Order: sequence, then structure tokens, then C-alpha cells
Amino acid sequence: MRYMPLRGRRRDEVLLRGRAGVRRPPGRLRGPGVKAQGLPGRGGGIARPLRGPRRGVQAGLRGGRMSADEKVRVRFAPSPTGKLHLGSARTALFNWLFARGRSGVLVLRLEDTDPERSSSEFERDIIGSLHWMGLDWDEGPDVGGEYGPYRQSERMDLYREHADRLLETGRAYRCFCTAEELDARRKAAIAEGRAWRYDRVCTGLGEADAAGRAAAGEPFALRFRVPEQVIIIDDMLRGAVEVDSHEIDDFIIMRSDGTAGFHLAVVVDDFTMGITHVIRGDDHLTNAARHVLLFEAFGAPTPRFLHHSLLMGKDGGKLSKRHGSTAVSDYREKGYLPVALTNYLALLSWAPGDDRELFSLGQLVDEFGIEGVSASKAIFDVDKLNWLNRQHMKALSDSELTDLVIPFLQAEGRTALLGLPRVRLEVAVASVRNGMETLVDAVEPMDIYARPAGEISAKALAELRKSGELDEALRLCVEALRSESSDDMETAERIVARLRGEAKERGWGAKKVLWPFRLAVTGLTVGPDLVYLIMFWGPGGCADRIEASMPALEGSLG
RNA sequence: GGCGCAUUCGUCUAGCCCGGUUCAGGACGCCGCCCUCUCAAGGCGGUAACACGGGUUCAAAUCCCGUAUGCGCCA
Repeated sequence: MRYMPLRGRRRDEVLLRGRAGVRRPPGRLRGPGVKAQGLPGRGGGIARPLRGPRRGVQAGLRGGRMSADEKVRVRFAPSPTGKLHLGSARTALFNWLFARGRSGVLVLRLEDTDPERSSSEFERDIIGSLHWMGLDWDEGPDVGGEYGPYRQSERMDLYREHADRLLETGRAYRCFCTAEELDARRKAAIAEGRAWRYDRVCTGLGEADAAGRAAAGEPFALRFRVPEQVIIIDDMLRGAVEVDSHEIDDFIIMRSDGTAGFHLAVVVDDFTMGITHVIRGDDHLTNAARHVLLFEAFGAPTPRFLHHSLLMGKDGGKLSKRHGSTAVSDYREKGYLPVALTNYLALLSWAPGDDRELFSLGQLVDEFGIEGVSASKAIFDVDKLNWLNRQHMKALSDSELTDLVIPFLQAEGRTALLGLPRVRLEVAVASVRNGMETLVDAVEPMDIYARPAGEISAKALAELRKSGELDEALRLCVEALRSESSDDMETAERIVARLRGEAKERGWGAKKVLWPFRLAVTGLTVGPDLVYLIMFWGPGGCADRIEASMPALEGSLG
């Protein structure tokens, strides 16, 4: 590691860049990112990352190519080869927050160049999941835009043209090596303990020769001729990352089947779409070196990069299905609130700098800044997500929560509950809400309200039989209930208070009368607070239910 | 294997830039207590970390060097 990622530096840098429209000092003359070492006549790059207070600022200049009034344009570019993954969702969120916080533009681009693995079903899942999270974009396959098309599969001609340009200028060359030949040479190299890189056997082919073979129909790929230089990746999080081009072999930009290589497609898309900041996962940090080279070769401005850390599972490995659900839509189905998910995802690798943890999406836009982003790994911890989900559910009114719970009751086929008048449904939801971690958690506890009167579970029956002075206790309950008729909360509280009083008068603990109350009314040993039971069935309804339980209690009553 | 990135409680992190105010603060989890008709929720308290080794310095989580480990890319 050569450069010094000093967070304080970064902070200055961010402050400088933080406001859109702030004029930056004129930058270096040379192209961005690439140090032109050993290429005479192209000097002027920073030979080493500068130390001291100006380093970060310097690293942020991008060669002055970006004018101060240039609008921030970022992109999120998933492959529709699976459902939207939590890690991708986090990348999308970072891009979205970055764009929205700077009045920038977010582009959604689908990297669907692999027809074997891509499907429109996944495309729908991705778009649906993003929308569910509350994210939107200004340009994309579904909304259009002036830089389209936004599916890579529809941009093949563009890649071809650009690849040809590199061939014409000599920045790329035809490679006739077959897969078998390459494989054999790679194996040999590895067997000898050498690091394998493409051995450039085709780089010396004369143009006439190569063109002739191509014309004769011999299949070939196009390889990028990697120049000798130290590549500097200008990363907003990690500073200036240096990569020696010796580490990079002449990678394929156009496959022999005529499809574009990943690196070519990404770079062509990024600069033709006017992307100013590339925010993506750490796994692309070293790929960025290739990209910088390509931007340079095309004479295009190099965007600034931010390679955030990857999302890991509990065991430290890349988050995968082994660790549980990884798709955003799974969390949606489990009853997580989108705001809790975005809050949690943001909190992985980002902190506001103080003790606050609860953020709505809008608050995140206001508070989020790359100065608060950590560069180290993030492990997905569902416990914390659960806690956040709880916190966000608490902020909801009973009515709002009910609206959210209804679809889950439908999905679980709770028709009896769904047939309830709205007010009673809300009481039912209110009664179970503090036990909920997610929305689905409402369903089973609410089944208590669908129980027929007089049906007592074995466990509850045993508890009732254990209770002394049972008949007296139940008589008091019925009496108290019969004396009231409203089913509002005040009344319900009054009834419970009265029963406590009655128990106290007799020198009993409250449990002696309240426990049988619960058991007889619900037939179960666990359930919502008594106050809610009274509100749900009404005082009369509860009295009826207690009386309905009497037959089952034969022999236990005095 | 080469290169790159990362490394503060089990987990997410504050602090690190501008060394002393920190025997390192918060949150989740876990444990205990309180509350209590049940289950929870809630309140209160506790547990637990500067990867390691050198160096600089009166003083280092904070600065420098090295090592280790993890992750990534090349595949």
C-alpha cells in the first residue's frame, strides 16, 4: 500500500467537493487517473500521491476535466442474473443517496450481456425491489432517457464501434489464440510456478498478416494493448490507489463470438452516458485499473471512483444463500419495512458521526456523506435489522400498521380476521404490535381472536384447575364485565383496575383473578394484554366467553 | 502465486487527520435485576475491543516501519 488514505484529508476533500457547484481550483493538465510514466511528452502527472494537507484535494481534481457546473451523474448497473441481492441493494442505495444529496442524476443500467443467465423475471424483481425500497432513477430501461438504450444487450453496436476504434489506433490488436491453446499455456505456466498472464504471442502479428487471417475467416478476439505505466485510481474512499500495469495482462475487449468484454462495455457505457462518479463494490477496485486505461485510450474523462466494502455473511465470507436470505424481495416477503432495510444497509459502513441510528430515507439523504463511509468490511447482522425494523414499526400508527399487516393476513389465508370490521382489526393489530419483529409476526398471535368461545387448551385448563377460589374469581370477572358496555380503552382499563381492587380487598394478588380471566376468555396461556381482549370482544363478549368456558371447568368450580 | 484493499467489543461503529482530556464512547446481541395476569415491550445495570511486533516521543488506538490475518482481483 503506497498511498496514505488519511480520513481527515478525505474530510477536507469532501467539504471542498461537498456542495454542488463549488468551483474547484484548476486541475492538472494531464488526463485523469493515469500517470504517464515512461511516455515522453505526456508528463505532468503526480509522480506519487502528495502528502500533506493538499493531497486529498489534489487527488480529487480529475485533471480539471469536470467543470464546476457539470452535473453529477451516477449509475447503478446490476446484472439481471438473479434477484436483487442485499449487497447490490446497498450499492444502489449509496448511488441513490449520493445522487439525491447532490441534485445529481441516477442512471439504472442493466448489464444483461449474458443471455444464458439473464432473464426478464430477474429484471422485474430488481426494479420492483428498488422501487419498494423507495429508490428511483432518472434514466433507465423502464423510464428512458437521452443516453439510452439502457440495456447492454441493446448496445452491442456501440461496443463494436469503440473496439474498432481501438484497433485502428493500435491500442488493441487481434488475438487468434484459441481457448485450448491459452488453456495449455496457462496450465504450463502454473505448473512451472509462474504467474499466468496473456503472453502476447499475437501482439507481434503484422497488420497485413492479422487482417488477412481475419478476412480468411479465422476467429479472433480483440485484446487491449496495456501500456507500461503506473495507473492511479482516484478513489474517494481510499485515496489514490496505484497499480502497476505489469500486473495487468492484455485483456480481451471483444470476444471471438463478437460480444463485448465486460471491461469494454462498462467503460464505453460510463463515458457515453456521461457518468461522473462510479460507486460500486470493492470487488471492482482492481478492475478499475483496466477501466482507467480504457478511458484514457478513448480520450474520455475518467470518472471519480468510490469502491465501497463488500457485504459479508456472519462467517466473514461473501454474503450468500448459505447465510440465509440474500434477496431484497425475501425481506419484503418476511415483513420488513423498506425504511428499516435502507436504514440498516446505510448503517453498514456509514455512520453519521454521532449516536443517532434511526433514519428515514429522507433523513439519510440529508445526512449521508462519503466522509462518514468506512472502508472496511461489513457483516450482515440480521439481529440489528430486526431491532431497526421494530423501531420503525413503533413510529407507525395502529391504522398504518394495520394497512401493512393486511396483505400478510391475506397471504396467510386469515379470512376470518380479514372479515372483521376495520376498528376491531385495528384493535387486534394494536394488541399484538409490541411482540412483532416483522409484519408477518402479527399473523399467528392474531389467531387468538378467531378462537371459538369455550374452547380451552389443555395447558390453560391445567392452569385453571390449579387456581384456588376459581369460581369466586370468575364470578368477580363476569360481574365487573357486565357492569360496563363500552369497548373503549378507558373502560377496559377501568375494568381491569376494578378487578385488581377486588383482589386486593380479599387479600389476594392480582394474579388470582386476572390469570383466570385470561385463561377463561381466550382459552390460552399467552396472549395480548387483558385491556385489548376487553376492547376486542367488548365487556359483554368477554363475559359471555367466560361463561362459555364454565362447562369445561366442571368439577373445578365450587 | 502476484497485486490490491482492509484490520477498535461477537456484530455495526465513535475516537485516529490536529499524540496527552479515553484503564477507549454509543448501538445490536448476550447476561442480570426491576416492572408484571401470560408472552413481550419498557426501565436500570453488567459483559466485551485498539490484530501482532518494532520504532519515534516525556506520552500512541492515534505518527512511522514490518509481520500476520481476512477479503478481493487476476481465474
